[in-house]
Amino acid sequence: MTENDWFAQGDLVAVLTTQPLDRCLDYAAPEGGCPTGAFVEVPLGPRKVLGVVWGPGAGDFDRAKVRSVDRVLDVPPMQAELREFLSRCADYTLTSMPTMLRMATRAPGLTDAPSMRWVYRRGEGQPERMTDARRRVLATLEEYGGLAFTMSELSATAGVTNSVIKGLVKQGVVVEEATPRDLPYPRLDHERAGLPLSEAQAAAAAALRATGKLGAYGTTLLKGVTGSGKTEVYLEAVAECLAAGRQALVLLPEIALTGEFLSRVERRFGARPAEWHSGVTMTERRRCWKMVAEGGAELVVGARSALFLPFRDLGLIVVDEEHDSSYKQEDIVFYNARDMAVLRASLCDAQVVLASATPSLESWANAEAGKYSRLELGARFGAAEMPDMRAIDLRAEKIPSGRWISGELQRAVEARIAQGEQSLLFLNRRGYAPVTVCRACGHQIGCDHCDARMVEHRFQKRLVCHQCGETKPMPEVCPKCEVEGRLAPVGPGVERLAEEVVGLFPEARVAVLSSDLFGSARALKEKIEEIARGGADIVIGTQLVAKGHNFPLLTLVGVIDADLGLQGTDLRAAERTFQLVRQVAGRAGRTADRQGVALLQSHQPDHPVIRAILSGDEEGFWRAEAEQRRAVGMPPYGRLAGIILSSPEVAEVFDFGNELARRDGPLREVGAQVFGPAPAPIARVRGRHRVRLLVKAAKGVALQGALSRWIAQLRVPNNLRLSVDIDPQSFW
DNA sequence: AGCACGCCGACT
DNA sequence: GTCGGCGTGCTC
Repeated sequence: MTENDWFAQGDLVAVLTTQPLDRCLDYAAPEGGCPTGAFVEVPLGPRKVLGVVWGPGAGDFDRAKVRSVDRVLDVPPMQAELREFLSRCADYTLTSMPTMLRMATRAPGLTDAPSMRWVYRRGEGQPERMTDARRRVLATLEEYGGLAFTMSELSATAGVTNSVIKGLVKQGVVVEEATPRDLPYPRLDHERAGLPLSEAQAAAAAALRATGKLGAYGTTLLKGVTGSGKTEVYLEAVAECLAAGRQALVLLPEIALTGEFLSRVERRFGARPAEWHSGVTMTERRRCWKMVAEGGAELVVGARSALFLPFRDLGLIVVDEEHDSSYKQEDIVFYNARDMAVLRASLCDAQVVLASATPSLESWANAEAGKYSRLELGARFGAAEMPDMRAIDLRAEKIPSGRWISGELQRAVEARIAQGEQSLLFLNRRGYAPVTVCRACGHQIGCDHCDARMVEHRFQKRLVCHQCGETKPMPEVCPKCEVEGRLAPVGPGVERLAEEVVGLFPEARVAVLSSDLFGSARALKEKIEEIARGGADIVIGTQLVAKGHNFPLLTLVGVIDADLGLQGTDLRAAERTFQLVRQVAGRAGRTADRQGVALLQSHQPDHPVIRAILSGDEEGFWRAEAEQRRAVGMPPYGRLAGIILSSPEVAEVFDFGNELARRDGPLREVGAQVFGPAPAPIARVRGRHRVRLLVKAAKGVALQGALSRWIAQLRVPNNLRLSVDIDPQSFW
């Protein structure tokens, strides 16, 4: 792909549109011409659609029918690097190019004319008659120097109505000006001093800074236990990147974490960076997209989709908590942002920092193989130790039915309360009880649209399907045998655990942290901050609490069911349990002067994963896990792809799946095997039946090509949906 | 994705 | 006859 060639008016150009066509269409370049990469609006049938000039036209279409590009949008052309990235990403994930382009243009109002807004600043002279309200307006304008205000900002700050300001404008005392709505983000001061670093941090920071100077591609796995100060270290890499005049991107796995991160950036660089995630307003998204393209945004903090922003000169991508499963998008488009970050960086000579306390096995293996360099932050910052970790053998404990807290854990919590310290009880299950069963007939209440069991949520007084979100009121009588009053909750959720906690520790202040109990990310963040200040004695939480929140008063973590993630046939069950429980345990004792304790309740304390967690022998765990995967040819030592079929008709999904499995010729050519079709564990979601096929191949085979040829053999029926999931995270 | 075209069953 | 169901195919 050549760098932005210019096309003169009337030249044939190939335009990639966001419409689901499987190729580019030829158009005539508009008046004034356009470069390769230009964002354009083109006529398509009766409509106008967004597109990008992808290169010279193919010329294989009746010249008389070729229409002309309507107009070139007022945004910088898409650079060759991003075009190449989209195309490589499409090939890798078997996603269509229009879908890739849609991901790269998910900014509202891109096609709108650059909009202006009115702002107000101090003009000349004094008003003819001075009033209190007028005085407040002028005082506000003067207080903030030459700063311009919008009407609503100014009226709110000065405490006056619009008419006061308009009156002053009429006299010229306040002036009204039009400015572009999308303003550059404030400059970040990379020369400001950061927080004092420990010796280990300083060494790691220096190493990262050195890689940033190279202006070349490279990936570093930055490994450090919770509390070791990874953020401060990679912010040094950001500083180096900004000093080199290039842009930086920090990906976070969860929106709830951005608030705290933004404040840290502000403390480090004196201003807040651009933000890109689903919680950002439409106006702000457009501003972010445009400023990233124009260079008016130096640093972007965002979710995985920020990877598709039109950076002008991207020099660094940080993937924080790189092991987090939310980097893997598994709907409509299937991609892993961690892997795509490495791909994009390799195309634009950028550095990647993968930061985690508990790296994914993939990243660990890449570091072992020498593809990634590795930096380790051993000790916790401020000398706080990893907690003392012990298992509580549930086989030896007699816990009454309907209760989940062992005597040992109860005594440990009591001791913390007595000392004015916090305890965290971790249970990765939302709601009150995962199952509601009829004691008369044994029926379990399920969802009408899915094959999932409905979870009782007692705060909402409803049953909720965790698959499709469907809710219904708790029935009085069994829907099957119609016997009244025999429906009973089975198993614990955090709400039920909270009930037990209140019973055991009636004097304690209890807080429950579960994503469904908060209406907004903001409410959740406030609760977290309140807890951090000591607003609770006992915190009960789902995996939400594992993700980077800081609770300084917390010295005890109790894992209610350490075995929970170990059941099932999932390849990554061990890896995920290891990561999650270690992350949660890392919440305890983050301060220098308190020794934290983590107690893991388990029915199988001798399980290799539980033992690895307790011993703290991470390297040993990774090595054993890697060996096991290598032996069975599983990732990262082999390749997998999932095919997900769904349809309202059960027979159709199975027939199609079986037909695919039968015609495995193109797969056998590359030595790949197909398994299935198998129904999903929850075989029906939102009224659609789902089955899955799994393709397994050796590392290094051209899997994508074989998959395309394989699928192309059959025509996908109308109401059947087929998705390909390369490198699936979960499979059955 | 839209939208037109066209081929069949149910009605005025 | 013709209204409207949605399967099929086209858009430069």
